[in-house]
Amino acid sequence: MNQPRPTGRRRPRQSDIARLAGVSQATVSLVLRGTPAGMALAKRTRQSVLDAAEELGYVPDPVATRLASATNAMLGLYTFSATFPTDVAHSYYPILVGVEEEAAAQGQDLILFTGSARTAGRADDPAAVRRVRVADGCLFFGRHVPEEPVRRLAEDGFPFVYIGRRDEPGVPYVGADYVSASAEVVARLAALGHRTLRYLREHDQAPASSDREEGVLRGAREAGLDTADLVVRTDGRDLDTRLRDWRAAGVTAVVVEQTDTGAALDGLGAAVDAAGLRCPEDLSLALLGAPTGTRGTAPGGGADFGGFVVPMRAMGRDAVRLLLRLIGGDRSEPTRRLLPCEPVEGGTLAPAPSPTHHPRKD
Amino acid sequence: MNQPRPTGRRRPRQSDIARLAGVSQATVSLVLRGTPAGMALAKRTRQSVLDAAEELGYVPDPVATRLASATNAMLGLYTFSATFPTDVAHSYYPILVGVEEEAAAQGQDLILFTGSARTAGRADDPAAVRRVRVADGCLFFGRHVPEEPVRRLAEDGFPFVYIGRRDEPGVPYVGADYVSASAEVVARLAALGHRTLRYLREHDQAPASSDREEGVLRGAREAGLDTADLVVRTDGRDLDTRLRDWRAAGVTAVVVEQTDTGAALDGLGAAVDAAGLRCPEDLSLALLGAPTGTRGTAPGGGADFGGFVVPMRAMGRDAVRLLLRLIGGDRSEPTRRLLPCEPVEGGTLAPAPSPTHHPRKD
DNA sequence: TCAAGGGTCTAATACGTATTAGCGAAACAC
DNA sequence: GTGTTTCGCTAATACGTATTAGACCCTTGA
Repeated sequence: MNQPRPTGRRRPRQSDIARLAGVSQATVSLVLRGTPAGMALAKRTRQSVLDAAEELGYVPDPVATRLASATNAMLGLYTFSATFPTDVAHSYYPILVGVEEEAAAQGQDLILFTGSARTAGRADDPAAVRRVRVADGCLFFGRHVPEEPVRRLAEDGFPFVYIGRRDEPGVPYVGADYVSASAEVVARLAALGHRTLRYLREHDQAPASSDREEGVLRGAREAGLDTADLVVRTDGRDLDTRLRDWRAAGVTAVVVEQTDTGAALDGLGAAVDAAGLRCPEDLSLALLGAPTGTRGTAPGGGADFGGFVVPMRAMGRDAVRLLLRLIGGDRSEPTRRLLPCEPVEGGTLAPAPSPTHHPRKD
Repeated sequence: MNQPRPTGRRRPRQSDIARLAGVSQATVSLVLRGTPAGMALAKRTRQSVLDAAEELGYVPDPVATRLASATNAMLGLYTFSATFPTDVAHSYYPILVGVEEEAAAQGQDLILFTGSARTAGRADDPAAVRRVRVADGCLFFGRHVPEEPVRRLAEDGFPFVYIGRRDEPGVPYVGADYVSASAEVVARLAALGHRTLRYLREHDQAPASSDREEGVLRGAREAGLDTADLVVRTDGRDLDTRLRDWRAAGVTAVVVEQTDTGAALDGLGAAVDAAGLRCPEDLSLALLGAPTGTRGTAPGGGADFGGFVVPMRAMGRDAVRLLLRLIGGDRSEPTRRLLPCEPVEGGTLAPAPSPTHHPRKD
């Protein structure tokens, strides 16, 4: 399968340099790597090797370098996002921007493992995941991460960092503090006079969803709100009738999580439109965790969503820094970090309409 | 530098399978690769190899595969953009989206060579460019591409494709038809009654700039407009006084190119604001080549820029397809392609104000 | 003169897979 | 029974670099 080079001249390797400089390949390697052993060589030898390398335009082959078990200054980024790569612009790119910025700043190239995932048919195919070994280390991102293949990587000592909090003990991650941020949003709604809320989350069990739910519940309890029917699971397609019931029950605000599919949010928007409700006059809407810069607008109007914003870019940057620490063998704590989310004012948050105000029970 | 595996169990290789199945490593390779030679082996042998591989959870090492076979299902993307990676969101990401989509669809992973560029200090460092060889082929993108290192790649038969038209004969590219699109914009302005225009381009010699200028000139000639002082070179910081002069000379519309720095456009916006001019009432503005989805708005108001839009995403996709053709050894023509740009209506284009109408001279 | 010690460098090997030439055995033809 | 072909597999090598044990030479000291 070794294709012949059409135009003859093969790219130079260390043995070419060795021949030109009259030394051995091993010497070339020592000199070029600049190791202590290499520096100990005679000045003349060093120089002639460097000259020869320069003359031939030598550049080390990263693949061979990597095979010989050094590092190759490449970081991987593997995404498990459900909708990826179709809805590629959403939720993935803010992360990518941060990752890329920091990687570039640190002199690391970036491998996007999007093709492997596709080839295997499923992104969680163990074989596909194993492919990340080309890189020195890898970032994982996505709500649903297959544990088995990643666990095997961990067993082999392969460095990786999750972007997003993980429940598995010991795995390094850089996440966002959804709990605090979600609680804060509910507190804000309560301060605006909302006493009866609903929180919409999707069906899956991703930590990002659980954390938001936890935060919403905590915020509700701390504000003395009723938490009985607070949490609602939805796939986004069943909201029309529900929304009507909620209104009848005195609900004045709905909190919804932002996911990679956006199912809950889209469904809610459609339901609000269908019901002919205006936001925020009839109903306040809060969005938990839009990616920075993509806040989106509320149904039926140009109002920006209030809620909080996930510091995707910062997470990307931090994750790269942590990964490089791990690659460098630095196992000192902490290897887990939660970044604060930024609260966002928005036109979708307004004081609760007084007519439907329900007095607190306790 | 061989790091010991912390938890003992080394990941299985072909030789492990070979031992378990009682065959040679070569046989394992043949069977697993599924080559004709591999299929020709005895059924029993094949099966025992496959069973052993399954039992051990074998996954081929992509690094070794690449070193031995010269392909690894990875495409490179190397960017020469001046502002990269600071202004990373601009002009680079629409391309990246297209590239990534198509790469994923074709089962290819993507290597972003942003770190090498940084490490070397300059993106056009020959050593940095040479690094793209890890990939099976590479896409180049950016206004200012260093010819020398790329020429060496070409000599070595390394497959690559430019995103953006190139003057060098023979090099493959996927570009945009700036000439036609620019001419069309001028024709539109002429149809709106504008007789005296200025075209702002930056100082550099990138093909993207030359093509737009050529198109503007062609459009002007075809519409019978004066081309004498039409083309203006600027770095964006000298436009305040010039703008005043142009107004005095009866200029009713300014056409400006969009570049990766946006210098000309930004400068024009500032000058228009400083002069207290309103767009499009006092002056029409046309923008040649905003990236899709990032049309931007005119100075002093919310009006969208009229002009044309560069099909960045489509270019990215096409470039990947072409690159894969080249990697596959398909040297049949064509290896150069120009995609049409989409004309864009916009609030910045309006009929020329009649009071300052200057009759044609000829 | 011999041993010891340092300074330079190289031979050998490892990394994990792909590929090719060809070996031994069996089947076939005469 | 001797050539010839085919079949099924393996030994050997290549890919390009990193690493280590130690070879070789030159000093130095006894």
